[in-house]
Amino acid sequence: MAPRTLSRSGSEPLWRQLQRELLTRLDAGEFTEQFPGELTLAEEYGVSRHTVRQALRQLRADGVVVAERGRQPRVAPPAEIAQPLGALYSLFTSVEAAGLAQHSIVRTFDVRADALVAERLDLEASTPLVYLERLRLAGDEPLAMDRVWLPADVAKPLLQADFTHTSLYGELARRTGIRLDHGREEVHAVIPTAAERTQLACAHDVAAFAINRLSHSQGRPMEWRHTLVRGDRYALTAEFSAAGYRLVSQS
Amino acid sequence: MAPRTLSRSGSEPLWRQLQRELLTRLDAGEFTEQFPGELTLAEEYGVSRHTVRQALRQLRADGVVVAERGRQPRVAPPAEIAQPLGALYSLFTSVEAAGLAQHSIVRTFDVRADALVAERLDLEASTPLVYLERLRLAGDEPLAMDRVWLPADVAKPLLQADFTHTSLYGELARRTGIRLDHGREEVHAVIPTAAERTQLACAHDVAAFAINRLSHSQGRPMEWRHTLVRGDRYALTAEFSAAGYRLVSQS
DNA sequence: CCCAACCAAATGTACGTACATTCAACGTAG
DNA sequence: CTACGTTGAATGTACGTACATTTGGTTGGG
Repeated sequence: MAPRTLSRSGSEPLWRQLQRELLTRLDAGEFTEQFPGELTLAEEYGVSRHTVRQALRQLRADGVVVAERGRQPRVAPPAEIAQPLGALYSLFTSVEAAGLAQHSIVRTFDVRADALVAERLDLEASTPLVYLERLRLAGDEPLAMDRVWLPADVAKPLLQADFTHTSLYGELARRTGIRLDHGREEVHAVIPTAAERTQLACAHDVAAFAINRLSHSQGRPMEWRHTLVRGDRYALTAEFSAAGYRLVSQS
Repeated sequence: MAPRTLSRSGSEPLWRQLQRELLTRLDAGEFTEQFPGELTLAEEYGVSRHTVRQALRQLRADGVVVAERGRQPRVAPPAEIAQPLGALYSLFTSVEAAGLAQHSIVRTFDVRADALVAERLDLEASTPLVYLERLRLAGDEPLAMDRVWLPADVAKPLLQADFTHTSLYGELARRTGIRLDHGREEVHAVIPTAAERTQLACAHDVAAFAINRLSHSQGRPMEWRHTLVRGDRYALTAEFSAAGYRLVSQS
């Protein structure tokens, strides 16, 4: 193991230099499978274990690396199954929390081009897109109409899947390895059109949430989603404190 | 300074015991004005400075206490002007970001009792409540109808304030010292009633957000709020990533 | 062949020391 | 009375040591 050097004369603390070093090497994919232990790092960089621990402290707190007594330290596991965050996730988990079974009716599932959506995904207008339109049911009652577009070049393996019961993000991760890691969504309050009311089987005096979501995977726009959720029995619930704002699944 | 003792035989680490101790004493309001230094604490509890630093690490990261080189350590300053988090805050800041001036028309401002609200605030049904009803304008156009109830015993000083231009949370902090530190809100999509449409001066085909919020101050329910926001031009916007979910103010 | 005991490895806890760095307050010189 | 330098206090950085605790593999006995 070639000893590596840190600048001892500079003003930057040793532990911070080491922290940057480790993050750089992590980004380079250097520690797959196994992450070196504290003593190993201390020897490799010629610093004390105390300094190594200081450098690792934040990485461990952030979950970048995992360390436990007696265990081989590892770099953060496959980084959770791309836990879908956001209003949609909150809504659907709240339905599950209420004890209602969920399933979907796949109304359309094909490859097509859509100039408007392509633009939002930062693609050429004629780029083929996998398009999935589902009516989502909670219990036996329609809950939402969900439309998703993904670039066909990477999402084509999805066409084999049956989305009656499985989740899009789960299949996406399993069949293509893609995990959506960042996104932005807008939540609007709207009055459904007559056609939408029919699809959702709701009364004429019911409003709805219209949610637009653009998700990225490693910087590339990967999913455009439009969801219309019945507003009569489902609400967004959130808790906030000094620690921040968090959507919660209510019962 | 009477030396205090920590259990050295128990399984709980010393630094964690010390951390709990300090939090307890903080809650008891013991360290207003000045927080003891690391060496002081080390001597007082008979532990090493290293252990004290470990105990203080999280408190400092959380901003509970502030420490800087050379400075007298202090307990967290007045803790920002109770930054109002949540959907409402997001909506109103997005309006400001759009360059529109905001002001309110105070429609009702008195002390009254309300059994339903009192129950939500965990009070007796006949408890007097300060009630403030405002029509909030962005530019010169109605944006939202805002109703707030607070326990009169603590909120009475608010009655002197003019809420045409000032914010409730700012006045609450200034006049009573109360800062709302925790809360929960529900966001519903609804169709406004005819009366509400008139108040908000919006068309008949416009939906709205109905937001209920219950806020606490130091564990005590302190504010019940009901806000109806026009849904035709205002939306919730959020970003999400591995780091979490955050409402943003769009332009 | 299986299971238990042991051992090596790794992190967690806790002590000690030394020096650097920063800030505020005090005192002195001008 | 002001400006500057000194000094004390506090945290930051970095080193060292020792032992406890947990885990997983290895080894040896039944």
